[in-house]
Amino acid sequence: MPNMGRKKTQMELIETESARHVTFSKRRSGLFKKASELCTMCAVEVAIIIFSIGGKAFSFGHPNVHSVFNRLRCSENLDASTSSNDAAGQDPILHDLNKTHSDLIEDVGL
Amino acid sequence: MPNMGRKKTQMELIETESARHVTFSKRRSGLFKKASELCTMCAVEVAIIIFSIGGKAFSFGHPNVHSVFNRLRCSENLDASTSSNDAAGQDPILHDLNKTHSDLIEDVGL
DNA sequence: GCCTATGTATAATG
DNA sequence: CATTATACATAGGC
Repeated sequence: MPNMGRKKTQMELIETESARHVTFSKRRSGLFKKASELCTMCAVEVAIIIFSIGGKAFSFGHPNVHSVFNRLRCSENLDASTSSNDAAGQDPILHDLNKTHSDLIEDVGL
Repeated sequence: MPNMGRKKTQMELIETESARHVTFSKRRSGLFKKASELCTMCAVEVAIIIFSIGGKAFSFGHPNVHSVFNRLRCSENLDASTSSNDAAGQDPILHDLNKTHSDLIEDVGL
């Protein structure tokens, strides 16, 4: 059928909650994949933490999140930063990190 | 003239140092861009830390790296409120989780 | 760094 | 969640 494929997406907040959640899931996987590729190709250490609107925490780390963040605290040599607004405050649960694994495992098909 | 464009890249460590550095720079920007798009479209908080081989730290954060990092530590403390005053780098669950995560990625060959 | 051909990520569908 | 068309990222070359 016609009208499939990707349309140009407006770079702004996705209002519809369901659509936003779908996009979040897809792009989060994509981001983690890109990060893992960067680790493999360039032998670097990477840590990514994402807090969703609902306050759930998703993480990616190579070799692991803590070692990278601890290393940052020691050197404290920040380079870039991007900011804007937003600052909701909910307390995420550690167990939600398991969801990150489940997603990865499913995507990978293991 | 001919032979331009992108060839399919093997997903492995780039041996040539100069080439690896170029790829690192390009992909790092791409990763940060993806992250900022994710923040804009889905209103989430993201923190990324990258340590290059040379030990230099690159970071991306929305609203900033430290707030996201602290939020993670806060959630960990809430989850493991047994004892200890320094949960960072000591939480067995998160550590094990990310170890598994890394192993999974390596097994897959990403 | 900029440019262009080509591979990849992904918005809409099914 | 699988597909597919298409926007986007990016390897190789200047």
